[in-house]
Amino acid sequence: MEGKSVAGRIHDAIHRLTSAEKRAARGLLGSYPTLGLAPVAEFAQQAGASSATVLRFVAQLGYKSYPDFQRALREELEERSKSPLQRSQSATGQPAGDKNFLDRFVTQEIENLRGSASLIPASEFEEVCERLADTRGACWLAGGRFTDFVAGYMEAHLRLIRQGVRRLDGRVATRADQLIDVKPGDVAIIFDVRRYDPGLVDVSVELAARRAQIVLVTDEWMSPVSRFAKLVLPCRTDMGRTWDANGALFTVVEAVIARTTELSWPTASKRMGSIEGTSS
Amino acid sequence: MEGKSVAGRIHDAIHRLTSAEKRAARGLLGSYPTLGLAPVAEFAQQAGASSATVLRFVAQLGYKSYPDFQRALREELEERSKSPLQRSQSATGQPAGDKNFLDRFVTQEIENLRGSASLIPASEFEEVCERLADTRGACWLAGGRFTDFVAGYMEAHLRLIRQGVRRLDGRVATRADQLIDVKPGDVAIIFDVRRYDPGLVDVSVELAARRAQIVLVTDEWMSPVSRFAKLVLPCRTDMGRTWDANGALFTVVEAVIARTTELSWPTASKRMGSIEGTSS
DNA sequence: TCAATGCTGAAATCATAAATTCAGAGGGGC
DNA sequence: GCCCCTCTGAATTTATGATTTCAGCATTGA
Repeated sequence: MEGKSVAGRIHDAIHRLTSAEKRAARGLLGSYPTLGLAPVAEFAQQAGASSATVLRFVAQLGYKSYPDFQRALREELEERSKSPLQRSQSATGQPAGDKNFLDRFVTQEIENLRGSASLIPASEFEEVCERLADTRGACWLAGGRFTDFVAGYMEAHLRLIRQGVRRLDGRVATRADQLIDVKPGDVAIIFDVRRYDPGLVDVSVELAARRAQIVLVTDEWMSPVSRFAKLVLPCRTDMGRTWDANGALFTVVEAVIARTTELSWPTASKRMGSIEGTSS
Repeated sequence: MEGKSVAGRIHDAIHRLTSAEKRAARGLLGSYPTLGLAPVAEFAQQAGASSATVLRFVAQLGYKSYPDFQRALREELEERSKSPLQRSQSATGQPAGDKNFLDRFVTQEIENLRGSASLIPASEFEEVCERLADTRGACWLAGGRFTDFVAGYMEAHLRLIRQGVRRLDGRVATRADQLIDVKPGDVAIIFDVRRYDPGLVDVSVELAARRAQIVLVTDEWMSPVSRFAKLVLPCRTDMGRTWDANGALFTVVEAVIARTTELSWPTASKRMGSIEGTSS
């Protein structure tokens, strides 16, 4: 009873409802779930009933109050907009043991990429790249347990196109030493996805104290580091129940690298020329 | 101005928002449109800002009041569910006319992902995962200049689900020492994209001599390592003239990790439990 | 037709959410 | 490094929306 969808509850309860209450039910089903998100008065008017009736209707469905009912609708809506992979898996009941695994994974990842692109405002993306192409300050990178490799990948590329790139390694002990060199106006790129690394918050506090500008690359649930960040690039990582995937982070990083290279081509091309032929 | 979608207005306005207002904007984009349908206080809390800031943010978007803003969201939602073309997120927001850099990049990357999925036979993918789920032999990883970070990312995940994972670091000097431990039946995952790393061919020769089974992750032009490989996962990396992108490699690696984890769940879950701390 | 029952909505009340204010913090410029 | 100006969120006020009440109306059964 508790965990049922609102529409489900309506169907269960509809015979118990009085005729005016049924009007409310029909109204809601007719433009579901929007009408339920409106104020009671509007719901009532649209459904052709009084506010009091709508309230009684909502009570019949088992909700403690109208706001409580609205919360249920919102949660449902939120749930619905989540990953198709999750739903298809649980819907078919397949333990996903078949040969389509890669296809399904890739399909979901494509959704995440699209989602990320629309989550990131163009101006934000551009600002990040411009900031990176400006080589007056140094550029620091740090990541969490897994994202540290993405940070490393970015570092390796950034080193080709600009000077002053340094990575903060994961060992807490040495971080203090490294942070000593941070100057106001430096830029710091932090990678943090859930479960968020508390150490990165500490680092960010310190970076903020030293007036570095923090660029945060994170997931849709937003690392707490965002409080300190000047710029944020949120990426979709949700892959359904079990997994999060960082593919979108990686691609956004590649896009930043590509764009930054474009922006700093005069400088970068010389640099790359001189590094060329040097082995790693 | 009047008839614009809320998401569109956010993108238009984001550059003139103050930083706390941006947090509100990001919060809303992150769970769109649900968060905006919640009361101000909840919106504020979820987005990590104060109610006052959320109200100012809404005013910046050009709405007369918070209820006015919510009405707009509801109408949008209603509109979307009525329209026969159910097209998802990409429909929200921009007129899709002139595409910005990130959009173009992501679009291209999506092509690469699709291409990779069709380039890799399902049976090949499945065999790789089964081979990795079989923990009788050790598992070695090595990558090139940039792909080494992808190897590192994979190593970090594989360590969670199985024993005997080791990475060959890039220094030629120490490689011989590390390779001494390779036993027949071990599996080695090599990452190599163009410009191919000659060192990796050397490593592969040695690995082959020691009867290790080589899994090669490469690009569509095929690393020379493929001569020694038992299994190959080719990925599309082409981004047009200047760039290659390794996003597809990364995603294929994540798919392999996910599938391998599924296959070895009985073992892996215990391991992950004892290591504590699982997500990316 | 006349009770009896209980449904309904207008109006009154109450609660909660929105809007405003303002003191203090933080950031940017000189 | 200091000052000024803008931004921020806690506290307060205002407004709006949720809830309750109750008189009247409809329906049902005798």
